[in-house]
Amino acid sequence: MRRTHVGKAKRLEMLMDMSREKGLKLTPQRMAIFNILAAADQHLTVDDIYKKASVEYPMLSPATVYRNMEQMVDAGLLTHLDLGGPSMRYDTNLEEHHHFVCDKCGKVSDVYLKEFDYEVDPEKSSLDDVRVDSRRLYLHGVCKECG
Amino acid sequence: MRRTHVGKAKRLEMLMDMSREKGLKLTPQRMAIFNILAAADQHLTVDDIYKKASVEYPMLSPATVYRNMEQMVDAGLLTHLDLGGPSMRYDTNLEEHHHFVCDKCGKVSDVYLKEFDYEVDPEKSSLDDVRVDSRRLYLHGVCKECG
DNA sequence: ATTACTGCAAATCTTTTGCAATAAG
DNA sequence: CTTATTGCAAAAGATTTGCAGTAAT
Repeated sequence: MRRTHVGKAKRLEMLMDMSREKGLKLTPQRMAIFNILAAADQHLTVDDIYKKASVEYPMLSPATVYRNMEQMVDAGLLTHLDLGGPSMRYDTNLEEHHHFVCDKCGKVSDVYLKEFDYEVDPEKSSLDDVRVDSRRLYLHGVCKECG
Repeated sequence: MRRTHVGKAKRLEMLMDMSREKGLKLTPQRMAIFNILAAADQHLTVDDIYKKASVEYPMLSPATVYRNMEQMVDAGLLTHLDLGGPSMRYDTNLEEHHHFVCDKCGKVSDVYLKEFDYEVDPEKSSLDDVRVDSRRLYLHGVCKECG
C-alpha cells in the first residue's frame, strides 16, 4: 500500500533538488531526515523521525528535527498534516489529495478523487468576498482492520 | 454574523438539557462555561473561556475548564475543532456544516453546503472495506479583511 | 447519602529559543 | 570565508493528573 505514486529513490532526489533550489544545505542530519521521509509510508511526527534517525545518528537533537521540518514546510518540500493528535504530522505527498482517518486506530490513508463538486449555501454561510485557495476533504470512519 | 441559526437562549437551554440527560451536574462553573459558549460567535479555546469566565468567577481553575470541555465532547454537546494552532478549539454548532479558514488571520467561519458530491479514485486510493461515517470539508484561503 | 465536581499544585508533553561551536558551499 | 546549521539546555505553552475537600442531586 503506497502513499504516493513516486518511488523512494525519486522522492529522495526530489527532496534534495528542492533543497538546493531553496539554498538549504545538505547536512548529514538533513540527509538522515530525507532518507526517513522518502522511505516512509505514513505521516510521521517529529518524534517518529527523531527516534528512527537516532539509531544511525545518536547525537542528533530533537530541536534539529523540529527546525528542519519547519524549514521544509516553508520551502514547500512538505506540508503540515494536523490530525488532532498531540503532535504535528508531516505530509511529503505533494500531489493533490485528501485523507481518510480511522477514528479508532488513528491510521490515515491518502484519498484521490476523480470528481469533487460542492455548492455553498449562501443564505446560511457568510463567505462573501473570500478567496478560496484550497479545499481539503477529510473522510472519517473506521478502517478495515478496526471494522 | 451568526455562527448558527439558533438563538442564544435556545442554545443555553440545549446545553442544559443535554447535561441533564447525560447526568452532568449543573455546577456554577459549568453554567459559567455554558453561558460563554451560548453567547460566543466563534470557536473558542480553553484559554478564551477561562479568561472570560474568570471575570465573573475568579476562583475558577483552568483544569476545571479543560475537564469540562472534554466531558462535553464525550457527552456530545460539542465537538473538537482542531485547526492546527497550538490550542484546541471547540465547536458548539451541532448542525452538519463545514469550515472556511483564513490562512492569514486564522479566522474560521462556518460553511453550509447545498450540494456535495465526490467520487473516490479507486485505482489510486486504498479505501477498500472502510466505513465512512462523516465528511469534513475545509476551505482554505484569505478572508475579506485580509484580502 | 452518593457521586460527581472542584481547586490547587505538580507533572507531562510538545515545541521553541538563545547561544556558542561547527560545518557546508 | 560566509552563512546556515547544529547540539545543548533552558524556557514556554498546552494539557493532564493526583488528591483531599466540596457541592449537586
